[in-house]
Amino acid sequence: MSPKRTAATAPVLRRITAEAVLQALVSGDELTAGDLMSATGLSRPTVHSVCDELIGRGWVTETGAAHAPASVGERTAIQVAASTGGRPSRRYALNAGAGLVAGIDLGATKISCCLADLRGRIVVEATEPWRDEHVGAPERVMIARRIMKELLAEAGGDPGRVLAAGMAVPAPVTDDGHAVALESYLPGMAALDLRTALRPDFDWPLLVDNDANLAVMAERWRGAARGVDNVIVLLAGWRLGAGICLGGRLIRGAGAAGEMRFLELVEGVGNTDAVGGMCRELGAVAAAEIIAGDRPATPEDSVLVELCAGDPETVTAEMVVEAARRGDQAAVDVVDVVMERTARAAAVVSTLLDPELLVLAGGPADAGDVLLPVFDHHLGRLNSVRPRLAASMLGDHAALMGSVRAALDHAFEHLLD
Amino acid sequence: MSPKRTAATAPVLRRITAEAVLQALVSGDELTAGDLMSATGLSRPTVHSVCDELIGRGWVTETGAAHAPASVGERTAIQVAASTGGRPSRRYALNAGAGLVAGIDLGATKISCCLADLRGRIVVEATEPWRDEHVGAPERVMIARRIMKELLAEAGGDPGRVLAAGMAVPAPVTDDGHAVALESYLPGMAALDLRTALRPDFDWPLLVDNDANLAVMAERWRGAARGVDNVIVLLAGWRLGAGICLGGRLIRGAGAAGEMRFLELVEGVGNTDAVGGMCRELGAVAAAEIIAGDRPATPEDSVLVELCAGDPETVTAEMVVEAARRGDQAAVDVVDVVMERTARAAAVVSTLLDPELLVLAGGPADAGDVLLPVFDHHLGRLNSVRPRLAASMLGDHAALMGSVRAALDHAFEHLLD
DNA sequence: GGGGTTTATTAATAGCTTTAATAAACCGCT
DNA sequence: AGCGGTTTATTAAAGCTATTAATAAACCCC
Repeated sequence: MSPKRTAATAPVLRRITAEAVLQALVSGDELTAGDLMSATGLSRPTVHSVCDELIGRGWVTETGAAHAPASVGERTAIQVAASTGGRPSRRYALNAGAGLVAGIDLGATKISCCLADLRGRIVVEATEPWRDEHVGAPERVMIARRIMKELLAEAGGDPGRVLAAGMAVPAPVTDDGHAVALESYLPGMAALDLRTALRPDFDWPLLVDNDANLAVMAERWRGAARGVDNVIVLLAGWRLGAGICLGGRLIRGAGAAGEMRFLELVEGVGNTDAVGGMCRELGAVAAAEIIAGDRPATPEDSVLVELCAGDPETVTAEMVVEAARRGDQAAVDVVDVVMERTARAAAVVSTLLDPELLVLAGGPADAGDVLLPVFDHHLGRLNSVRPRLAASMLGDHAALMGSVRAALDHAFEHLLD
Repeated sequence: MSPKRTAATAPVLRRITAEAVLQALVSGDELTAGDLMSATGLSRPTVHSVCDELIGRGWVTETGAAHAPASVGERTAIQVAASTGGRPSRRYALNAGAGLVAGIDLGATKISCCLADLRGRIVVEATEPWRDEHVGAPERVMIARRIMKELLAEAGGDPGRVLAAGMAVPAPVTDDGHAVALESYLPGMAALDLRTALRPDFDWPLLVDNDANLAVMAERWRGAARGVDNVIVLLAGWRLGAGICLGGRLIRGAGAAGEMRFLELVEGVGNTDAVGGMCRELGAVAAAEIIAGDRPATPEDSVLVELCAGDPETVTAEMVVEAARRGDQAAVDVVDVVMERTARAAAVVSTLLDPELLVLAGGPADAGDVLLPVFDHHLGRLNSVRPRLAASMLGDHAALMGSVRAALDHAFEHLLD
């Protein structure tokens, strides 16, 4: 009993051309009709017609001619194209302020939220550590809503201006992109229907995905993997997970692709729970090392012991990295052990999937100088044909930026509806 | 200096609708205008107009009304739809005879070639074992050309009727789908430019791909994975390779995705060369077992020894399977060892990529009854959340059918050019 | 042979885009 | 300031396509 099949096929063309124009504009630059003509293959009258329509809908603005508004600190790559004489062209640009998208990163240790404009520039942002590690999932979602309300107030936007929201969670997400499958990471998360997580307050379309999946899209967007279609991000912070992008598309299998539990059956290492990432492992291995060490654990002898003030329980990944940087042999050994293990995982993944680029992310911040060479060494030893290697450029922000990207994608897809 | 940007955008619509109609017709069934209307969402006049055009081009035929030509042995699923009175509808069908596609499987032990019509029905087919194992790649290609010439003569078709050809090779193929990257399997293959492999005789577009990749598409088309978008085919004949299809798309990474060399670094097993598949391993492990066996190797005592007439060198995978089927304990043990190893590889792959379905292919023919339960047992032991399991339905023919499918895809993509 | 019914065909209409022609707007130069 | 020269914007005319509405066919059953 569908309401009379609106098969309308004339406007389809308009839709296609409008999408093409919008797509060209999404990059964020000001473009002239000529630019749009060559970008889309359309004729000049059509370009103007489409742009007028998009302006009417509010998604595009016509910027004043060659003023080059160059707001300080932001190089907008506007080429004013030394005029050779001739009527000045109209300049079109995406109306970045026509809407907002929301990004949420429900991390293992903290929550980050932000609002971004249609160019993906973050307008407001807030990060909070969890009060304690064992906050339940429903409560975490409530905190996300509270923060988002505060951000909206700060930005002076009303909820209706937000076109979509993205959310990163540290666990696999089922195929429909909404519910969580495994329980191992966040207690109570699987029972939650994330599709409606923001619902009482915000009625936005909510895109939920695995943090590693979103991280890889973020690195492709604005990070170390720009323009790379076959890339894997190894998210090795508190847990070990991979975001896999092949052929320019996210790989999620039936939902849980990118999980690294195979390490257990590869070598018998790791708890049956989640496989730990570098942060967890560096601390744990170092603590074990100190406790079992045959050397006296004195601050004079060991930078590591000095840094943790003698208490192995308090050793953090940052301490290990710092100690290794200062030449402490025990710390160097710990780094070597943990990176060998991480490299082994990476070798399996990259042998099987043959990416062009491997991005290491989520480790202790700014530790690339210490970790990357060791990782590279082991990867080279294990894997004859290995991909290019890079450290994340987004670090902590990868998943958050990925959630923004997901929201933007959704928003643009439905902009013309 | 492009020849004046043929931006023409009016016929684009026609192209889209024609493709939609063709797509609906490709299934092979006879369809009425009404069927096509609901399949494509187009209006009746448009459907007729498009069909008339396609008929004019030769790709579609108008079949006589409700004759139900039911050629014996082929159930064409034609529903004559008990007429309720009313003008009889015109019936359209893909003109399967309007062209041919060629399929070639350059296997490890044999070569198979075929010609198929546009519905993918094989018209003629030929298989030859290689004269000896060490035939060079250029010579193999020459043999393929000879066989193809014979097939064409047999089918009475001239080369111009062939719209495209697909070719399966037992090695990774680079991203452009044409050249071979690794040398391990077929000597001299990497040096060859496969794009022009058939060129002196046939000027067809040639799609070259990995056998495992083509096998997975074949199983999705007509095999055990029909309608499954997330499926992995484990091709475990002479070498071990995986064809990975996720989200309905083939995963090839930078080119060599699906290679299983990670098994080496997982357990130190396997030669540094290619990782062997079941056929090779079953024979090798059984031979070693016999040689190192602590029992006297008498035919009375061991079915295996009986089958190989006492010579461990001649043990084949088929013998092992047969012996295991007859209850020979040594053979059962061999099967167990080899399947445990295969299952380990499968567990790694499926944990990482989370497919819905895993298809085991390329083993000794008709050995599923012996191998599958053992495989299943080990997979269940290794992998808590495991995918559905199935044996290949195409067996030996998987790669060949995949090459036909690839050729068909290419042909249909360019049918309207 | 005449309702009733379903489909084919034709005619009229509307939307989109393209090319061609016309009008604007700017530069540099005299 | 005015005038070619040049580039872009805008308007007009023409061509395709697809849709809806209306008309004609072709078949069933009674």
